[in-house]
Amino acid sequence: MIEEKILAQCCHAVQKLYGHELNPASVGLEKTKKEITGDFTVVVFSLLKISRKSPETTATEIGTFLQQNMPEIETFNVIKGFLNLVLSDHFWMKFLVKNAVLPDFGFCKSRHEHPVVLEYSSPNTNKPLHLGHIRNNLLGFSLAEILKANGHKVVKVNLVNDRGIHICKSMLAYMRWGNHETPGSTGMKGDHLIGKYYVLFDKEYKAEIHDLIGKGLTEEEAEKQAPLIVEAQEILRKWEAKDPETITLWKEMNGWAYQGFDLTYRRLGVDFDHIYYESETYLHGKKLVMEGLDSEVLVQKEDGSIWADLRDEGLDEKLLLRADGTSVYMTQDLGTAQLRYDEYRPSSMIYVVGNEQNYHFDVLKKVLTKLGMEYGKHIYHLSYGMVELPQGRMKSREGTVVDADDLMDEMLRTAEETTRELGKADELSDEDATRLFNTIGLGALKYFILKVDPKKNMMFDPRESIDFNGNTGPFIQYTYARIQSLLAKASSAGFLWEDAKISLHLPLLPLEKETIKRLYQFRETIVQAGEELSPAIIANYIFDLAKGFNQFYQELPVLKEEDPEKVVLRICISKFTGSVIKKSMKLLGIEVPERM
RNA sequence: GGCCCUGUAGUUCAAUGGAUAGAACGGAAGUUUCCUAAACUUUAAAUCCAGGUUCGAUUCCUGGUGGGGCUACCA
Repeated sequence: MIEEKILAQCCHAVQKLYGHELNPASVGLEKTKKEITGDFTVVVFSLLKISRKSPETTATEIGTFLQQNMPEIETFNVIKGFLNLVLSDHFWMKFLVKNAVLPDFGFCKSRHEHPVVLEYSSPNTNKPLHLGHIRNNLLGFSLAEILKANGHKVVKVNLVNDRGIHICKSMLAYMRWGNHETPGSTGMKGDHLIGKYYVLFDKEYKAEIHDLIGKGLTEEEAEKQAPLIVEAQEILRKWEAKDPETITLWKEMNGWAYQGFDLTYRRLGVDFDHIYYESETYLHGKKLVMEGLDSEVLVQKEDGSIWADLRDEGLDEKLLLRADGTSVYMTQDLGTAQLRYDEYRPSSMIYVVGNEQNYHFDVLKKVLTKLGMEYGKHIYHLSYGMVELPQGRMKSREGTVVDADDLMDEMLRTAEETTRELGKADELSDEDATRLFNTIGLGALKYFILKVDPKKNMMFDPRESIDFNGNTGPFIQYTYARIQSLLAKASSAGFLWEDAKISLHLPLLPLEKETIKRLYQFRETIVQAGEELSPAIIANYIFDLAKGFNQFYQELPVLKEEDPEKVVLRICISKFTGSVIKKSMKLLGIEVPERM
């Protein structure tokens, strides 16, 4: 990379000019701002103590040295303490010609022995997926792609929360009021059917609480004593005791949920290498807890419940096993962490989980470490922000949840409407048209969600999300489709750029050079996105690339250019841009259409 | 109450401690005998407040203030 070379030469310059050994990391090197002439900028303020000269003189001296010692540097200019370096067109041409044809340009060869275990999605089986899960799934899938592009092996895992009190609530409501209906008998998607009973449980439970409070109980007492919740807890105990009837119903209802989830996952385009079921893993956690108790790392209270005391580490006491011996969330997360460690010996484990669980993961890491598990230190919680609606936070009980399936339907419908309005579907077969609507609708949704920094809460305004202009997925898809159309025309006009010889000494116009520079940045963008675990960095990059290309395309003729060498050059830039757009969109899990 | 996150144009988002704080949408005004106008061009518009560290702070630190989350024998 040229950046490293510049840094090294800067150190060299400082050594030669001022007799001081400099660490390359301490040199400020950045991309030159748009309005200023130059490709890279060295900020010399921090070197003034060493040079004991003015910023201008220091920058000029270093610039002169670099120009003399690096053939890639054509010229430079100095503004205050900013040394702006201009690389030669020859350098950019060499980059272009060498990399445009590399199929895996920007990607890193596999270079890590141990995989990264990446958990995402992790639904509960008591209700269908909603907008929050969509953010989770898109982030998880995209991160896996980004990590792979950085040379990691990735094991995508899903931990299905298929047991616990929440499932028992749906089961109880179904037993009471279900009349043996099934997805088949109602035509409802399985996960939605189960969700219906979860909502029903909550409604009836609320009513019971209300009654009890009317009879003089406090709210807290009422919440604990309401017959429905007591019965749901009884079902949980029966389940843990493997009561056959309970297990049968549980299996049936979970089966419905899985069928529903599979459809949603497939539509969303996400997948997993390994699915863990909490029902199969929670006992491992129990075992770990018992071992921790034996070694006196954990404590047992009089009622028999088992706790981790983390007060020395600034946290609280945390329950790990209830008095009745049943497991809690933390118990099973301890168990699955251990399972994953045993199975994959990962270099790290990443959990894509909402930021409301920050505390949970603090505790998880600390408890594992307390139990003597070194890998606890290599657990990384990718804590993403909430998705809010214009009306405020989504609340399942208040019916303000945006359902994942409904949302995708809506996006597809809008994609179809808009595409037909523009007359773009006229020449397509039904099959191609449907595929296109799907590509555009999902592209819009995915891009809208992934372009936001994962850590931040985001606002989801349905009206804005279905916009196809500006910084959107379809804008980028459109840019790609135009490039493909251009290339098709080029090849039918007989321009086979692969065979053509471009002179490496061709002078570049600003728009040509800017586009090549953006392509050059693809590699470092992937690295940065991998380090920060942020698909948003990729998204911002593609937008910048596409936007810049549209300008290039608007201002400069490609096929109609008179100079045949320039035609080949511009086709080459176009083809390269198309391939980088496609690859970056792939990193986000977004498809691009060949025409639209 | 305690702990954590957060506050940038009207709105949604950007900006490894660096130059005149960038985009998009929305607003205003333009560009089709020309490779796809789902495009392009021009234009108005913002760093919550007060201190501190620094040659330099949207960025780091402290206090205040607004918003969100966690603080369950739910997950």
